[in-house]
This record gives sequence, C-alpha cells and structure tokens, in this order.
Amino acid sequence: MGESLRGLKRTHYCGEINAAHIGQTVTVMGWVNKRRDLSGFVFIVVRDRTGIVQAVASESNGAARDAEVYRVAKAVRGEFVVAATGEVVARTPENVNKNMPTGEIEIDIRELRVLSEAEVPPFQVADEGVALDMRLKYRYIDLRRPEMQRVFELRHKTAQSVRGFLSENGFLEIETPLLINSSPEGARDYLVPSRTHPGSFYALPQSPQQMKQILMVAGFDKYFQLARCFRDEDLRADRQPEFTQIDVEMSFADEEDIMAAAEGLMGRVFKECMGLDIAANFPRMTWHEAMERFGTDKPDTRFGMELCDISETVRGCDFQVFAGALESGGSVRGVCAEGCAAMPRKKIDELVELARTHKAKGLAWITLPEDGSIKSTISKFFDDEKLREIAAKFNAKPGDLILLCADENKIVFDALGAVRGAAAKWRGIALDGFDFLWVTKFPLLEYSPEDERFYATTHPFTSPVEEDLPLLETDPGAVRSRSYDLVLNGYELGSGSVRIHQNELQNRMFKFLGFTAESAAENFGYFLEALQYGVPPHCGIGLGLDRIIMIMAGADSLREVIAFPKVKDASCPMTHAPNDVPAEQLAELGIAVAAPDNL
RNA sequence: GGCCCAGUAGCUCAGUUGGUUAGAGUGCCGGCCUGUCACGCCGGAGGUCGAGGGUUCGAGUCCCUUCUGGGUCGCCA
Repeated sequence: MGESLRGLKRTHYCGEINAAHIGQTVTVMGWVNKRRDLSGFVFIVVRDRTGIVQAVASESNGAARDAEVYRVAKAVRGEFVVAATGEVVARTPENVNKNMPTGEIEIDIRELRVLSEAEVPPFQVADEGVALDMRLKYRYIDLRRPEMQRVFELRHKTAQSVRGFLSENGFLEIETPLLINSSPEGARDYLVPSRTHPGSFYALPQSPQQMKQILMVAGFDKYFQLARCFRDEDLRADRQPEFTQIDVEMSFADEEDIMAAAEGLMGRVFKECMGLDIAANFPRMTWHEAMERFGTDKPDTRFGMELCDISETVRGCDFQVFAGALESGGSVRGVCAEGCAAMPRKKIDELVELARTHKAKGLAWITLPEDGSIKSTISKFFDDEKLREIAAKFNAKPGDLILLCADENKIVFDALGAVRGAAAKWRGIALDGFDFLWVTKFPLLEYSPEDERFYATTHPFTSPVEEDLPLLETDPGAVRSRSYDLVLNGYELGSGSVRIHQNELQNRMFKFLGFTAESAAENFGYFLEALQYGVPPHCGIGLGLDRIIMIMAGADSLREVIAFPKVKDASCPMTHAPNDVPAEQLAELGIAVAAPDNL
C-alpha cells in the first residue's frame, strides 16, 4: 500500500535537474523507470513527464535513516510511484552518463516514500515494438513512453498555436452543440436517443457545418473551434470515427481570404511547433489538373512520376484492351516508375494486384533496361519503334519502368494514382519535408449510378463556380464548385468552400438535388430559415487537427496521436466501448434491441 | 461486406519435408555482487502453440471452420 503525500511538495521535475542544482535538496516524484540493485547500493531511475533522473540509496554510512531508505529502495519495483528527497550531487567523471540529459548528477536519497505500489506491468515502458492491441488495452502504460509524452506535448503546442494565431487574427472561439439534428447526406451519423422524446434521436455532428454558417448569419464575422467530429464509417489508419477538426468560418470573404488565413495558420504552427519556416503561399492546382497529373485529388507532390495520357499515341492499335477502352470513352494512361526497370516480377505483380483492387483489369508495362534495350508485355501489338515513341511521351530513360492502364478515366486515375505511390515506395524515394498544396474547384456534383441521380460532392451549401451554372441543366457533372482542399504530403488535411449565401441559388441547388420544399424544410428547415434574415457572403474550412499532428510527428497512423483511439471495428480496447446497457436504461428510452441474429 | 497479412511463455520472436520432453531474448521471482546506468554472474518459475473440427501411427507445422488484431477496397456530404 502506498503512503500519502502528507505535505511533501515536489520541488523539481526529473528532467530539469542538472549540474546547476548541485548541493540543493530536491524532491522529485514519479514512476520507477528502473531499479538496479547492487550490493550496498540501489540505483533508482525516476521518470516523470519531463524525463528521468537517477537517485541512489546506499548502505554505506550506517545511519538509521540511511538504513530505512536502503530498505525501502530494495523493495521498490518497476512502475511504483515514489517521492524521493535528497541532495543533488555531482557524479565522478567516470560515472557520468553521457546518454542521459541528467547524467551529470544524481540524487543522494535522504527520504524515499512509496506513494503507490504497482503490479508487474504487462509490458515494459521501455519496450519497443509492442503489439498495437496490447498498447491500446493498457494505454495508460503505453502513454508513459517518452515518445508518446512528446506527441501529446506537440499536440498541446499545436492547439495553442492555432488558438494564438486565430485569436490574433480576429477569430472568435465559439462552441457549438454536440447534440444536433441528423442530416440526410454524407457519412452515417452517430445517433443519441432522446429520453424526453422517446423514438427521437439526436445526431453527433460530422462537422459543425450548419452551426458555423449560422454563426456567420449571427454576425460573429470570424469564428473558429477545435471541434470534435463524428462519423460512423469504417476506420483506416488515417480515419477515426471521432476526430478533431480546426473549424474556421469567415464572413465578407472569399477563397483568397480563407486560403491566406489557412496558410498563415499552418505557417505559425510549423514555426512554433516544429521550428520550421514553410512557404508563405502554397502551390495550387485544380482538381482536374491533380487528377490528370497524379491520378488523385490529394497528390503527394514530394516526388514526380506524373501520369501521362497516351491515348492519342495508341489510338487505332490492334491491342483490344487499349482499343476497347478508347472506344468506350476511356483513356490509356501510364506512369513512369523512375529507376524501377529492375523491379522483380513478383513486385510488379503486386502493383498489378494493387491496380486490380482499384478495379483496373490489369496493367501493361514497358521496361527500359540499363543496356538500352526495350521490353514489353505488349510487344506483340507494338513494335520497338512504337514502344520507344510511347516511352518518349514519358521522357523515360534507361532504367525506368512504364506501367500502363486502360479503362474509363476514373478507374485509370485511381489505379495509376495508387501504383505511382507504391512504385515510389519500392524505389525508396526519400520523402522528406512538408509539401503543402491547394486542390481547388472540385466537381460540385457526383453521379450515383445506383440511385441514378446526382449528389452534392461535399454538402449542398457549396457555391458553384458562377460561369459553370448554365451547365447545371445540361451537364451537371461538369459544374465546378468554389471549393479547396488543403493537401500535405498526400494526405487531405482539410477542405472548405465558399458557401451559397443567396436564397434563390440555394433553392435552385435543392431543387436540382431532388429536395422538395417540404423535404428541404424537414432536413434543413432552421438553416434555410436563417438564410432568409440577411446572410453575409462567407466561406470556411475544416482542417484535421489529428492528421496535422500525425504528419508533424512522423507517425503513420492517427492512433499514435490520439490519447484513447478506437480500433478497426470502432471499439475501444481499453474501455470496451461500446457496451450493452441495462434493459431499464433502454426501456426509459423506449428502445427495443433486436437479437443480433435478426439484425 | 470482399481481399491480403499476422496470432507460439507476461512481452518481442525463432521453430527445417509432419517425428523425442516446444526454444531464445527480455521481463518476473530468489541468491551473489560497494558505482551501476541495456549492470553482471548463478538458479528458478512461467506454454490450452488464438479456439473448434479433420487428415495421420504421430500436427505448433497440412486441410476446413471460427475468433482476434492489422492493412486495404467498398464506405468516408
């Protein structure tokens, strides 16, 4: 059993004690990182969030006090919580530990108090490579690891920078409710049953979209919030069901203003949290250009290997796969995997398999070995001269590998975008630095073949590009929106748009999307009503805080930067949420749960 | 929901074509050690080889089913 503090005060954090404290009596409190028991000496390494410091208990001078300290020191075990009071003493030169920031000194313990004993932990705090489910089940131990402590310091600093920058630039931090209405489009909502309205449900916000727009109607002019958002969809390494968004909206402003604000914000964050100066203005490209050049709307622009359209070069060929794709309105494109001519067949097969997961039927390829020859899987249909003509389109050099895909454009883009990334990874291209990019003017509408109708690509309040408006009736898929995504190193950091602030246009959009006056009112009634009382032109953006921190921290999963994340099936390994609730609780809510077999 | 990968000691892993009593490192427990710092040395405990079924004289190893975790496609306004 542990003892109480009984008035004992911590004087210093472990990591901050150094040679300047020699001669002072200090009290540190923390966890036993390591105990090394030698005959006559016990070394105890104490850890707190700032670092570690060595404390020593010796049997040497035989005083009663020392004997007690020695006895306690021998009894402590890993992860016990202790308070150690003692004099900071210099280590002799041969005993200095250069690998330890506090290695010049140690604490000569006068009093050692066990504040809490601990079971043997399931894994060691110092262990590396512990399996993820183990780490998450005992997250409180995992989070004791210095790397994790640094991540959450970084997270805190980032939040502080965001608040600092936006506050200084006139944005007000305003909280919006978590219990809101369910909305019909977009991701699945998490629902919360209402006790006072049995059979009715709140939804947790996927983002505070409508609330923040109403704040603009309310005249707050510039708003921000570090907003928790919820989406009941399947997880990915970079997707959690519950995440935090830097949510921003501003009035009397357009794309240029919000993009400048986001650039300034990221500049401040990277300066303050990473010590890095990033470019004041980020490159921009349209969605169309991003797809044509990289096959994705969130390209990693830290390397080239851009896509190339060779449809015209191969038009009229005998190769049925190419000819067929072109006849049905698709294209033949490829990516030049620089320096990948020596890629083993097995690895190429993996790329083909990758393309297949993106619905491509396969990949053709052309290799240009270092000896200057040219080989291809499609040499039956194309002579060397033609193959070299194709290679020339890619500016391919000896040592390169060209991967070709023919299909409808969407499939070609998806497949080659994925292949481009995988090839770069195989090649071991050093992906250093931080490449920000704006991708603008996404298609306003997306056609759903199943439902045989168009849906809003983002949400139905996004402004169309004015000059594209006449296309709404003739070619809806070609209408572009006044939208912008911020992309960093191939990750979508966030997206935003200029909103519709005119009622007539909003009604026209709703009508096009198949909302009747009644159904629009039912779903967005309060919002549409608000839009009738004087709406400033406004625009905004939501930036994924977790993703920003993940990239800054060099982590490959959001789980590394969220304290208590969910796993693949959206459950929490530590708390076991979600769980069953007592029948009475359900009854009170008027909810009957079907047996799992009947679901 | 589909596909791919993994599951062996508390933890991280090895385990050959199916063949004796399933190993290593680390952690844990005990002993020794007066300057360790990945302390060292000696000893010890610790296993439903994820679960179930099958093939076989014999299964950690092969087959089927299933569970768990990871990745990914669908999905993610």
